[in-house]
Amino acid sequence: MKVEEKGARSEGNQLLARIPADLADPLFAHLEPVDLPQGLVIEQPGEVIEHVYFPTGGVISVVAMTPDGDAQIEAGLIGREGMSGSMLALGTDRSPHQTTVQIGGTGHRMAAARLREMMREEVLRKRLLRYCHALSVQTAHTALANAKLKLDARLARWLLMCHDRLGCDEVPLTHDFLSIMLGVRRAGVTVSLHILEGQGLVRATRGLIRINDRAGLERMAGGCYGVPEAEYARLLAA
Amino acid sequence: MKVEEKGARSEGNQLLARIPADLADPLFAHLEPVDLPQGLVIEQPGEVIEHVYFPTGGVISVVAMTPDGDAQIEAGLIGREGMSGSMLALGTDRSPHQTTVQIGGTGHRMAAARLREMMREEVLRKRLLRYCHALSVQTAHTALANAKLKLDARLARWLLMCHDRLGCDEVPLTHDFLSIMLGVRRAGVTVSLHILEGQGLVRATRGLIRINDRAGLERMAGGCYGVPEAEYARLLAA
DNA sequence: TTCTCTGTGTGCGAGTTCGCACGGAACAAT
DNA sequence: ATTGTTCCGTGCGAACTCGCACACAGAGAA
Repeated sequence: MKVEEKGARSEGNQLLARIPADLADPLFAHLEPVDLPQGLVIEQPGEVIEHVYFPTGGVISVVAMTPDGDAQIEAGLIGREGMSGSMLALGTDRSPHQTTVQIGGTGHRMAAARLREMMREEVLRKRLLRYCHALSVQTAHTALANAKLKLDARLARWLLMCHDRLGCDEVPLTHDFLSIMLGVRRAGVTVSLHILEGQGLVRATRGLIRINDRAGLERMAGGCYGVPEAEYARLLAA
Repeated sequence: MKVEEKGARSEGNQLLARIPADLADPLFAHLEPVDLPQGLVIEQPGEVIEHVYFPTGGVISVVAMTPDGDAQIEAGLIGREGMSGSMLALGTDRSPHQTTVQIGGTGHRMAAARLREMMREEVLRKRLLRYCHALSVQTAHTALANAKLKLDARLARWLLMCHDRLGCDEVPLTHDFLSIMLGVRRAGVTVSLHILEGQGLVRATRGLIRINDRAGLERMAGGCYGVPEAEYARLLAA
């Protein structure tokens, strides 16, 4: 795995990157660099959120589940462009979702209480709220994809979203992991990956998927990829 | 259709109902009572939002779609408990979704600019942000339902959500409309409704579905109903 | 009454995914 | 080198939904 160290600054994360200089210092003082090993559970359903995480590498995923936990699906994907625990900006200190590290990496974290203080700063607050909107558009399109796309296309979409967030052509995940995220059989993922491989879009080896042809994957995802991404670009550029 | 006129006050809507008295007067001055006929398009993807709507009866639905519009699915359901255009509270004046009146009713509306002014008031702002969170939890669980439930159960869930918002046992919708919301064939809805009828949960006649057994529908929805509803209760009671 | 929509009931073959189950292959540790 | 574990490939019948197509029924208009 090639995680590129961008000079150890807090700027590998795009939410933090464009903070105006006068705010950056007090904010960054509360940031604590952390390792994000695959499988780390960041938030549990219904439990108070202690820290928020700003990834600089790797991918975090938000999983919606039934109370008994026997049905679950990925509802949100978070990478360098965002943060975990964004619902703190919406005035709640917990959520019914589970949040875990999907692909190991690095990042920074901050105590929830600190974030709440920082949010009195309007610039920061606005940025986080716009991020919340983008995230919810992403979730809506996941609902769309889950309802209307077949497995190949959903897989293509997922790989694209992951690729965006990793900034690296190699996605280190097993079929088993993917099957949980997509809410399907492990064997189904194997077959669908073969279809993508058959068209030269990806190349899969044990525990690793290499993205070869983004444009092809986008074609495969049939219009269900792109709308949330445009929303991120529109709202977070400012 | 029995829409109960609760004394013509603005309080048929639960977001407006608990506004402290000192804020209520200036706020309500900007509210304009409106009729919400079925089929009315409230927001178009990418277009600036002119007004936000607070239903007091009927149901509004948020539809996520591909840019070409050939795949679409309901991503959010709004009734007396909420409002359309909540993304204004998140700092964007448009969204990539379409919003339409699903079941005709009544409500109040307010110019987007007025809402932005009102949001300087912290009490109101916090209330709206919490609502945004609840709505996004609802969307996440829609994604879950779309991925893991079969049609009968998704239909049961949808009817429950509708029933909550209507406060009335009669849902005036055709199979055709439902099929669009759920993203399935019209014939599939017919068959699934028969299954629900067979268990005595609902009674369907031409263009009208009567809810007979909520508990039974909840059982049918298998854990995918309830989590967002609990979140509404938790966050909006305060 | 008769016509004409819109809405509903039904049937059938095809495609997709499921659940289950087993064999083989890569990797790590001993 | 052997063992144990994780990961991947494959097969098969069952279940679900699709796409298409057609008949019938209720409601309003002529």
